[in-house]
Amino acid sequence: MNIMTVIQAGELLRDAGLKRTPQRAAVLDYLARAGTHPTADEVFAAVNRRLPRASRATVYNALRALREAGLIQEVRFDAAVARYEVNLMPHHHFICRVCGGFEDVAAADVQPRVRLKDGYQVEGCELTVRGVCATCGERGQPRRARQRV
Amino acid sequence: MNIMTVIQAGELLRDAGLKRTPQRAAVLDYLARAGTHPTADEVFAAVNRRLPRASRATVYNALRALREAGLIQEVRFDAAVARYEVNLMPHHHFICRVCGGFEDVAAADVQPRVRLKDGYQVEGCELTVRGVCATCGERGQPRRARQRV
DNA sequence: TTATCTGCAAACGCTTTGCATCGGA
DNA sequence: TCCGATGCAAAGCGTTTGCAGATAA
Repeated sequence: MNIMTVIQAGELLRDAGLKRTPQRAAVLDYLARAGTHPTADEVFAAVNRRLPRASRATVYNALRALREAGLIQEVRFDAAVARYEVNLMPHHHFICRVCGGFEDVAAADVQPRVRLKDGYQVEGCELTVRGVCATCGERGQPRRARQRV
Repeated sequence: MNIMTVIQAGELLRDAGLKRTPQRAAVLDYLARAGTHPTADEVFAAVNRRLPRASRATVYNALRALREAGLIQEVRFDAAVARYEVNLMPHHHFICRVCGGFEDVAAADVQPRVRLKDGYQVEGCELTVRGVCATCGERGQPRRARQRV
């Protein structure tokens, strides 16, 4: 899913027991269209463009509410800053050692077989794959580090 | 490895091109003995117990130097706070949904098969397994959340 | 001897919170 | 109407940095 209509956003919010405010809808809509892993500040910038009176605190509050409702996911990769993405199909992440860029990896492309001690129940797993992306592999060193998305 | 002698710590530091200071040795020694995933603050508390004049800044500096030297590893799991562990055998992590505790999972118990797009080189991967640990599974709900280690 | 590290304090960046007001249901 | 969300500002927390003095090599 790459497009989330305003109506869909409203339904998702209502189903999650959250009020449908323009700010929350804007956050959800932006994340759904982004296709990247925006930071809270990037979400704020986008939301603020559409709703100039929207504040950082509101965006942070909205991100938390959406996360707790299970509508979006928080990823941290290496850094302290949180990044967000809508909950679509289960997937994993690839981080390029050279340019630092992030990419999604479809869960279908990964088959982790996990054996834990007796009594441990596995409910899911997240894989972070590290390596070098095709672009960086071609030219050896990137002219400049790719923007982390 | 669960024991790191002061001599070993000194060798590791020297091999990494770092000066062997009592503070750094204390950080390394504590992490090697810990068997958990201490936060910077927990490392500071432990180091400060042995070296009462050691400061937080020094511990943070030491943790960064050791990380950049590849002697220790930083893990973040979900949270903003960084946690540290010595670089031993490659391994993954298990996080209990109920008590929030972390545990190591030997890499041998995981066989991730990753297929990426052409040109992508995989250098390694970190798996975070989520579920319920044996203790929490037995008693349904924990009396109190286990300390995250 | 000298580059490096320590310790202190202050700054920094990201995130949360208190509170009065506003607005969706 | 009324509970919950917004917006502002200020605080909180983990971490980094500047700098003078100390120290390992």
